[in-house]
Amino acid sequence: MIDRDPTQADTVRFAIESDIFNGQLAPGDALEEGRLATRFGVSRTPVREAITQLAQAGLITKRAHRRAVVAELDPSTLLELFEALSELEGAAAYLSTVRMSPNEKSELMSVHEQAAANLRKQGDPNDYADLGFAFHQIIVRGCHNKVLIDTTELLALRVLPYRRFQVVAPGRLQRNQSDHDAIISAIFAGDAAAARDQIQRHTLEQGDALMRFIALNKTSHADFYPASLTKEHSL
Amino acid sequence: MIDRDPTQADTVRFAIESDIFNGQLAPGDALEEGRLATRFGVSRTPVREAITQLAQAGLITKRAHRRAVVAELDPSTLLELFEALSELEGAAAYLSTVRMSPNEKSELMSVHEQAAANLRKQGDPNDYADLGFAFHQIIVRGCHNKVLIDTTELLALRVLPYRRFQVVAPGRLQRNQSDHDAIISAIFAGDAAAARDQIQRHTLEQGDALMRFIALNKTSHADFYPASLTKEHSL
DNA sequence: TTCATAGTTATTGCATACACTTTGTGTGCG
DNA sequence: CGCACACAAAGTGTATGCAATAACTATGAA
Repeated sequence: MIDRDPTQADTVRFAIESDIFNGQLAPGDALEEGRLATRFGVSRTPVREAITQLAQAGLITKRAHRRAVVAELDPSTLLELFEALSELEGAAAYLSTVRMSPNEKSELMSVHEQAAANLRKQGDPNDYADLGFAFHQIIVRGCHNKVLIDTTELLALRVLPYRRFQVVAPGRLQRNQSDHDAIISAIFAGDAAAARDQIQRHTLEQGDALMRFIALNKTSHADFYPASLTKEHSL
Repeated sequence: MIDRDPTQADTVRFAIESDIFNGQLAPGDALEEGRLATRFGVSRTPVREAITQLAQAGLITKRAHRRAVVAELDPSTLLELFEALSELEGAAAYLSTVRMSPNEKSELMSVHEQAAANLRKQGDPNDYADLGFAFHQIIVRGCHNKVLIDTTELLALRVLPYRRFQVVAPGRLQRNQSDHDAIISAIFAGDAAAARDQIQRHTLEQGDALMRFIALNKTSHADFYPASLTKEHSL
């Protein structure tokens, strides 16, 4: 679906995607075709196409004659998502251990060390989250299997609107970093099976932690997506 | 995307899907919106929507201003597809070994025995292929993780237009059946790790066999998709 | 008050129209 | 005879209009 001549539908789709990932559109928010059309200065047709694509990707929920809504993940679906994601990342890590180029490995190590430095200096947790995301991404892409990469990243995208909760959980960062330590050791030792097990367990625990956090703060996201962001900017 | 009130786009999408899986639309065939619209008695709008969805699912390739074509899988992509699929089916089998209900297990066994009977009696190979498909499907669905199931079945769907080649390969059926024997033994023994390894290796080999077969008969599918089917019925 | 309900408004699904891009064809030139 | 260019035909992307459906509002009953 990538093209050097992006159509208007593509433009709209990317814009909605970033809104979702930035949190300007929160899970449960309604996407109304007409308003989006006027907002982007196009007709409803390309907007509809963008929504159709996002719905197929699982980022948006859509039923006939009902307005489209940013996908809401109930706890059980979230659990399933992380379970599936852990298997996919595990498979990718297994393959990556063998297939990653020296450049990719050194880039992985670099990102990992940047994250360690951020942690030591008590840097911006958002930066640390970005580095963690990059860490996973490098491993996944290191498997050099486009189908597996795309499949994995699609699932990762679906939980992305919820991952913002993760950063603030206390003590998570150190735990995350030591998990990454174990993963990177396995990869550099060439122990593919260990790499698979480590990243799988790690991703499953990330999911668990996220779910616990959401369960504790089940105020329907209102605390994290203030009305000023969700309502005014969401059209 | 399932709905009790199917929209016209849904109807068209299902129709195109079956055409692809029946072989009436072969990989590489062009899908022209106008003709499809008149064929189904609707306007181009719902047809476009159906095509957009199928493109997002990977069954159709689409670039801006160029007509959509049924996805063609080059050998390397086919290999990647089977590699990813083998990991996903392996993960599902691992979970299914623990999670399948007694009913699901007995149904799995029933399908397996029907396949064995078909093989003994030299029954219709197409029936055998269907039973093999059901075998995999029962295992995948047995993991009770909707996300994982959907992800796995989507990849399985993408190779489906090519699986028809598989049946005719000589000696494949017996090999397939003994593979299934090993898989079902592991599942009934409760050995999840073995089930994962068995089905993963099995699926990888299926992919290899398919690729070898295609490589041997690389007459651009013409022998398998006669013009009478692809050209006349494809509009 | 809370809940249900009818009527109104708003929004979606689809059809149609049109501009722009691509594709197919033919004609002239080398 | 092959190739390039121009022209013609076809097809895609988008805008707009309309009917059908859902969402909203207000009104009345419990």
